[in-house]
Amino acid sequence: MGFMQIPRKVDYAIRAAMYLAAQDPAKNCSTGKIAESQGIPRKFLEKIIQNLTRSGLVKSKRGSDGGYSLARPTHEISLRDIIEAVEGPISLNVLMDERYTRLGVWTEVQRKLVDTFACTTLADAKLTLPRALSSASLSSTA
Amino acid sequence: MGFMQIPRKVDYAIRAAMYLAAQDPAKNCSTGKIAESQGIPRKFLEKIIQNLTRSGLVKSKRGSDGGYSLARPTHEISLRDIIEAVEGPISLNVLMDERYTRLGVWTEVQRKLVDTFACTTLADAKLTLPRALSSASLSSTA
DNA sequence: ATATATAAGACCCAATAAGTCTGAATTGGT
DNA sequence: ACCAATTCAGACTTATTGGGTCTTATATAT
Repeated sequence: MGFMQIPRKVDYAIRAAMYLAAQDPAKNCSTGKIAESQGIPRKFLEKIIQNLTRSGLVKSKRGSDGGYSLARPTHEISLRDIIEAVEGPISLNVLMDERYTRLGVWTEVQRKLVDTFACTTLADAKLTLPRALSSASLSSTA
Repeated sequence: MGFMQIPRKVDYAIRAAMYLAAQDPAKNCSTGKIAESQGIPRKFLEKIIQNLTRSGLVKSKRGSDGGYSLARPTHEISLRDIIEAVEGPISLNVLMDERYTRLGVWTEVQRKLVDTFACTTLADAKLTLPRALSSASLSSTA
């Protein structure tokens, strides 16, 4: 069961980014806040979000009142950016063995995939961030 | 490393199907033959190909001179059929938890994926089956 | 009968995904 | 100067699953 399952990592990364996108860009959000809001294991999120900062998608600030914020306007951050930040280049190759040439379909599908992800940014309306589980909604800014 | 890796299972299944597509439809091919030709572990292929028969994509015949053959003309067997036969419904949902609604993008991407696979049949030219590794080519029929 | 197939299911193993722990280094507030 | 809140870094652990084997039963052509 589960052809082409999306790794949690990817899902978490996108949720985190979307959370940030919904905040005041000037504000620093801690992993604690984000994790709680989205129901993501905190320490794990820490790791994941580091990938985003290393790739220059989000800015980080240390110390008290530190946290994360988007490094660019929402329409300039695509899902592709995020995915590749945490998973490396998108490539659904069946490597198996160099002796096998890859089937044409795979590359075609891959192209479509990458296209779709590249064309979808954090600003896109279809990206609706569901609030997590039980607890009350306490997002500060709009 | 490895976002959206194609499971070997799927690759094997497609190769096997393509192999059958290249044979005389009346002929029964044993897992041994197919496996050898495509460099697939035999017992594993057995399992995989069973999924294809259960889904009615290939016919099986037991006993001496038994084996497998396509149950339908090549243009009536899509990659989607094959993939879903071995992996279940194509859905890149992040289930995680029912409490999370799925992101719009995922469903969009998924639609494109399924479309592509559904539109590609074994008869399609872009599906060229590379012969396996070392040994000589001994495919009987054209 | 016997050799050759498929059918079915329990089982194993190694790789990877998912997540934790510990201990730094930074920074703002007092 | 100190403390609390944070990111940063990397080793470490655990759970899941992909990939594959083993065994035994069943069918069938010769």
